[in-house]
Amino acid sequence: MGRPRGFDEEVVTAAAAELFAGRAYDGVSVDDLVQQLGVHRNSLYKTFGSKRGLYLAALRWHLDHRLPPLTEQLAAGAEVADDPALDLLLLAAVERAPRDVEVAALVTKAWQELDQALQRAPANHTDGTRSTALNALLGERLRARATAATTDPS
Amino acid sequence: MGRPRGFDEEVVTAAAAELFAGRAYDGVSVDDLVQQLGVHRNSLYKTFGSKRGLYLAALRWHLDHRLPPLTEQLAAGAEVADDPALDLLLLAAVERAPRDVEVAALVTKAWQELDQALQRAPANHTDGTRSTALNALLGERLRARATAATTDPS
DNA sequence: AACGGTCAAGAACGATCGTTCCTTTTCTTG
DNA sequence: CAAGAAAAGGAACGATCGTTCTTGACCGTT
Repeated sequence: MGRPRGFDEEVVTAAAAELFAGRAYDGVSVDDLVQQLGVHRNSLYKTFGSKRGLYLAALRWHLDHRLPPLTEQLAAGAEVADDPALDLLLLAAVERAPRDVEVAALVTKAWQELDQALQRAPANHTDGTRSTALNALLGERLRARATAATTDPS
Repeated sequence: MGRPRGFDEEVVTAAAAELFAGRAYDGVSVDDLVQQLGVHRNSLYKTFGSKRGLYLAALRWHLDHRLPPLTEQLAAGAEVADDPALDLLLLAAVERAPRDVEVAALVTKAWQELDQALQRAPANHTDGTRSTALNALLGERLRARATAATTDPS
């Protein structure tokens, strides 16, 4: 069946997720992806179809593999505002969701899961119907990210 | 002293702020700005120096003119999550501040003001040292924006 | 060992990016 | 009413964007 591919699709997807978590979608070029992921253009387009396809795959992977452990921490009452695991979701929500229906759907689904995890958190049992706990968490991470990342080399 | 300029600098700055509130910085091209603001390229570059200069001017204008009325509403205990007045600040915080020190400084200043306004809000007098009220507000607007703007023609 | 299909390597595509230059028009000023 | 300065108009710059094409190397199959 021809030559086998020389890269692990999941590893590449995870690396792409990390890149997209650092800068905005338009701020990550295909050249950046090719260089950082170590995968040739052709292979990226053959595997993911387009830059958007790779982005969606990365977002889905992130939601499937990075969010579950986070929800566990949240349900256990841990503090996670320093964890950059929410960054890709933040960027997706703010700058992609308004322009991409699929991204919006994924973001909404992620929030439902995070919300449920926070409902189970010990500190928030008294919370009402509104998910203010998640809102506060998102805001907290938003501020941490904006103020801290000014000088870091990502 | 030559021909007077045919546009109001403040009007243009406000319009630019609205554009940058809708899409990410890299998603707004100079062509978009020229077309939407009705000002010629040369005039934009003469007045603001660069695209980033116009962005910074727009952000500053937004912080000076759109945020004060918002802080008043907040201090009065009003609900403002449906108000898109926070959108430019959200985008600036998430995608520009990590890459631009001046943006980060402006965003930090804006948060200080919003925070103080919320400390004065009647519903949040019991709040502790942490500014969870502002965090919750930011998260709330974040979610509202992501879920609502999927089909709107901005 | 020869085939056939997949991958890797890299050049190249048109389009668009932010920015600059040149020319023409319009206004203020003496 | 000239003279000069600044704005408008628009083409053009090199660089980079996402995407595709062409060529040759590789490997599983018969």
